[in-house]
Amino acid sequence: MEKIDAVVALAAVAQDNRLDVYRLLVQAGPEGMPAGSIADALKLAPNTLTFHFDRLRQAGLVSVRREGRSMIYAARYEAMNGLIAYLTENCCGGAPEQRAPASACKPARAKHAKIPA
Amino acid sequence: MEKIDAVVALAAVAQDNRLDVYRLLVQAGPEGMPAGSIADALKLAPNTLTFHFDRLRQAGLVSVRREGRSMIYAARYEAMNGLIAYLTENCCGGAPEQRAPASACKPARAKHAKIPA
DNA sequence: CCGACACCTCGATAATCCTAGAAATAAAGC
DNA sequence: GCTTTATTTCTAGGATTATCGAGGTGTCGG
Repeated sequence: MEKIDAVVALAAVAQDNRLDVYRLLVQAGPEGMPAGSIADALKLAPNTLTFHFDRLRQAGLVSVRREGRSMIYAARYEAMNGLIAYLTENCCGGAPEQRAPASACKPARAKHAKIPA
Repeated sequence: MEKIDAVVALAAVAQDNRLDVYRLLVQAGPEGMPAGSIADALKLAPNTLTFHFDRLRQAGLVSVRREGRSMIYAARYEAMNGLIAYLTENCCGGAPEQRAPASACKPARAKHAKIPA
């Protein structure tokens, strides 16, 4: 990962509402969540939410797909893994054998997942 | 770690110059580095650097001590560990057994000393 | 086709951020 | 005490950011 990518990704989650959005998406699992439900859950105006989605998407942290009238946003777990790998890599400097395992983040409750609505 | 602390820490490293400063300090080891050397290495004006130091310090990512005329800044490794723990904790949602080990970051090459095994 | 729904785009605004110049503070040496 | 060195504080500027209101695009059900 390039430094600029790391800065963009860090900036993307370095904001109250976006961190909330991202955490919600992570907990929602790989199938994602429609924009409306997120707006509802976090009490954010749809246009404001769009602004934040764009940032998260530009940082590669989330993906979007259309499903009927809804836009479904989902967390891209590998992006956060990459970011953490970058941080620990630089953090540990010259001691590569002490690096954290590269994939610390995996989709939670993937299969029969049912988050209590 | 509280959400607000995570946001502040993320915002602190989500900026080109500050990420450079932080990485330099991490590689400098626990003994830190005088502000002047950092300004020299990164070609930043001293007052600009002070601005960024304040941000990093406010986020708890670096510490500072006076040594003669110099101010020595040093990375606080446990802060980054805490941040990464927070991110992976939320990242892994309801699967705590999948979390990364809490201490991925340790001081690298402390002078000629060995990393405590 | 038409209205309802879900979401996005545009334009504007207040707040915050980064940088830089000038002056001030703190320590060391003569 | 005065000068030099190292860093901070003050002040101000332009750039970026987050939010909001108004209007637009795409989709579904009839």
